[in-house]
This record gives sequence, structure tokens and C-alpha cells, in this order.
Amino acid sequence: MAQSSKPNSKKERRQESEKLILSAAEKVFAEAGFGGATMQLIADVAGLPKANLHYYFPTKESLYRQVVQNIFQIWLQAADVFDAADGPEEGIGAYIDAKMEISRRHPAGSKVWASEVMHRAPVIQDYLETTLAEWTEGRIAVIERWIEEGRMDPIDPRHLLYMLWATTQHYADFGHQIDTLNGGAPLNDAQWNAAKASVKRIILRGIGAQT
Amino acid sequence: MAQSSKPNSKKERRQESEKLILSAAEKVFAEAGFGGATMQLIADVAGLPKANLHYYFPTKESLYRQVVQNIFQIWLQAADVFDAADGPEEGIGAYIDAKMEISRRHPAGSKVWASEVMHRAPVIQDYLETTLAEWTEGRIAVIERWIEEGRMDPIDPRHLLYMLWATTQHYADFGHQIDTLNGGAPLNDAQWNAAKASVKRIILRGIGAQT
DNA sequence: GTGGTTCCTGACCGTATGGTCAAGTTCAGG
DNA sequence: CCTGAACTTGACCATACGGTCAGGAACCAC
Repeated sequence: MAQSSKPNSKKERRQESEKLILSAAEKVFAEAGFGGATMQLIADVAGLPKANLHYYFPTKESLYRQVVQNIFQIWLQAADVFDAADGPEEGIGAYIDAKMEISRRHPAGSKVWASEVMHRAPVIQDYLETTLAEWTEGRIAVIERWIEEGRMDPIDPRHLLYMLWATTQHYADFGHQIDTLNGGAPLNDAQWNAAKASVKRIILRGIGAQT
Repeated sequence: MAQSSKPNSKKERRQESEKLILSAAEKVFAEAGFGGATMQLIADVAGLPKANLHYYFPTKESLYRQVVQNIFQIWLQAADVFDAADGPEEGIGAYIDAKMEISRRHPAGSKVWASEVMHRAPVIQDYLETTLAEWTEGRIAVIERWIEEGRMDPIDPRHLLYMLWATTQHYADFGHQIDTLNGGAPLNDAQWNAAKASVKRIILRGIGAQT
């Protein structure tokens, strides 16, 4: 048997506990919002006593902040495809694919982010002003270069980015509405592919990056 | 002086009080979410004692429900332009204009709706299943007719509608993020017009309804 | 072993919240 | 006027919440 069921060193256990709590917190924050979420419910979902949460995360807000930061990191990584690309069709197409995939696999995280921004970003305002602003400027420069090179129509890069964010995240944030309009069932693989294809087609044609 | 400052009959006063409370509630629910909003804060914003709110709206949930229903009505009205139109360029263009205008004038309402849907629509699920589902089917039929008539490309109507909703509502729901990326200032008239134009241009070209 | 550190948790606390209520005030109709 | 209904509100209540803490359990280094 060796060490199959309890293979954990103390540090490993700590990381696992933190992940367990963060995962439960993401779900609960997404479904109830920061104000509606309770530490007790997060503890129940995680299968831990409430006092234990406060050992790892001293306050509700510190736990929430960690959840939001994790999501932000995931999004930043997804944006790498943007730079690696050769032109708008490939770059923006890959970015849409990546963000749609995140919406499918991390819907709770997307909702937490949306909720945070909707409530005027009380805990990650500094991220918006620094990291996100810098990232946005960089992407705007790339898009402007593409435009100068005649590889897409002269579109206002900011509004293009907003449209990309809005459309892709909509499938996570408003997933419940989409599921309801889908007869109550989540989108299946084919429907997700159709969604990706529709979004890419409309946007890429709309900006003149695809014939 | 006649009856300038206190021209109100009892029924008029009732309606005014309800509107005052609903307006304050919309703001507070939008900024704090259902769980984070407090009746006390709503009362303070409305300038009324808390007990008075409970006279007009017996519970927090009944007040919230009324707020959500009001927003839904506004959106349904905006959709009239869709049917009145002759073709996709006019109909979808006008719909985008109307929804962008709502995002600008009723950002709080849009946020409340978004929050409600993100939290799995606990109080308006029946609306999604009935009114919204029927409205959506009707609009899908219109779009399919346009496609059959060759007035736009064969786009999946559902994903087109989702994109319209996502993009227009993004300017309300994520307005804080947009403002931050705009140097901390709200979009001015010219910027709003640029936003409308960008959205319309990309989508209308993207679906082949504009050359 | 054993000493010390980390981890775990039931019981507890102060506070804030949604909601109630009874006593008043205002007002329309007769 | 007068009366009854509609309206207003300060004080109050039960509950639920975030957070604390002390005492114990588990674990690691020596």
C-alpha cells in the first residue's frame, strides 16, 4: 500500500487544503456573490469546519481576493496566443478559442470576475489600473499594426477588445440563460463548436480579417 | 401658489414613493448584489425610514423582484424596433442602438439583471422559460427569414442574438472596467457614438448585412 | 522519546440584518 | 367637523453572520 491514500507531506497537505477551499469558494462566490456567500456554506462545500477556513484565509475578503487573482492569471495566460500569432485571423481566432474554452471550463471563475467588476472592483481596482491597462495597451498596439499592414479593416481596437471579452465571457456569465433557452440543457460539444465558429466568423469577417 | 410643491393626491404619492424606493433599490442592488444590499442602505439612499420600505414592499425579495421585472420590461420594449424593421441592416442596427442606449441610461438595471442571471435566476426563472424563450423564438424566425431572402449570411440566429446581448450589455455591466481603461473617466458622447458605430459595423459586416 | 511547531475544531461572541409592531399622523369622504 | 382607512416611523426582536480562541491532535526534527 505504500502511501496511496495519505501520500502527503505537510506542505503538500497545506497546498491541497488551500486548493480545496479556493475551489469551493469559487463556486459559492459565483453562485451567491460576495455578499450572499457565507463562510459556513463554503466550508460545507469544501467539507471542512468553518474555523479551518479562517486558519488558511484569515478573512472572507482575503479568500475572495485570492479567488479573483487566480482567475485573472488564467485569463492573462490565455492571451499569450494573441502575441504568438502572425496575423489577425490567426491571433484573434485563437484568442476567441482560448477564451471560449475558459468560459466552458471555468464558468464560476468568470462569474466571480464579472461580479467583482460590476461592483466597481473593490478589491482588484489596482489590477485594472496596472496589469490590465498595460496588457490592453500592448494588444491595441498589435491590432494597430495589423491595421497599418492592411491585414484588417480600420477598427477601433478598444471596442474590438471589448467585443471579444463580452462575447466570450457571455457564454460563462450568462450560461444559465443560454442553457434555459437551450431547453434547460447545457450546450453539448457540437453546440460549443457552433458557438465558437459563429463568434469567430462574425467577428473575423466583421473586421475584414477573413473573406 | 396653488398646489405646486405638494400637488399630490394619495395615489400619486404612493406611486412616487414606490418609484423612489425602486430607483434607490436598483442602485443599491446593482452596486452590492442582492446579498450585499441592505434594506437600511436602500432606505438611506431613498431618504426614507427603513420601516417605510417594508410598508410598500413586505420583503427584500419582493422589492428585488419588482426591480428585475422593471428592467425586463424596458428590454422587451427596446426589442420592438427589431420587428418594425424591413431588413437586417435596419433591424439589427436599430436594436444595437436601442440596447446601447439602455446600457448608457440604465446601467444599474442591466447589472441587476446580469447578477440575477449569473446567480441562476432564482426569482425570474419563469420569465426566462416563458416570455424570454418566446421572444427569442420570434426573433429567430425573423432572422431565418432574412437569411432565406438572402439579405444576410447564414448565421446561427441564437449565437447572433447572444452576441448582440453580450456586446451591448457589456458597456453597462463592465462599465467600470471600461471607464478605468479610459483613464478613469466615463465615455463621453463621441466615445459612445464610436462604440455604437464599431459594434454595428463589425456585426453587420460580420453577418453580411452590410457591404 | 520529546519538545516545539503546525494544524484542526467546537464553542463562543459582538454585530448587523431582515422583519415586526404598536402608537401615532395624515387625509379623503360624508 | 368626524371617522375610518391609509400611511409613517422609532423601537424592538430573533437570527445569522464573520471572526476569535483555547485546547487538543498530528507531525517533524533531533
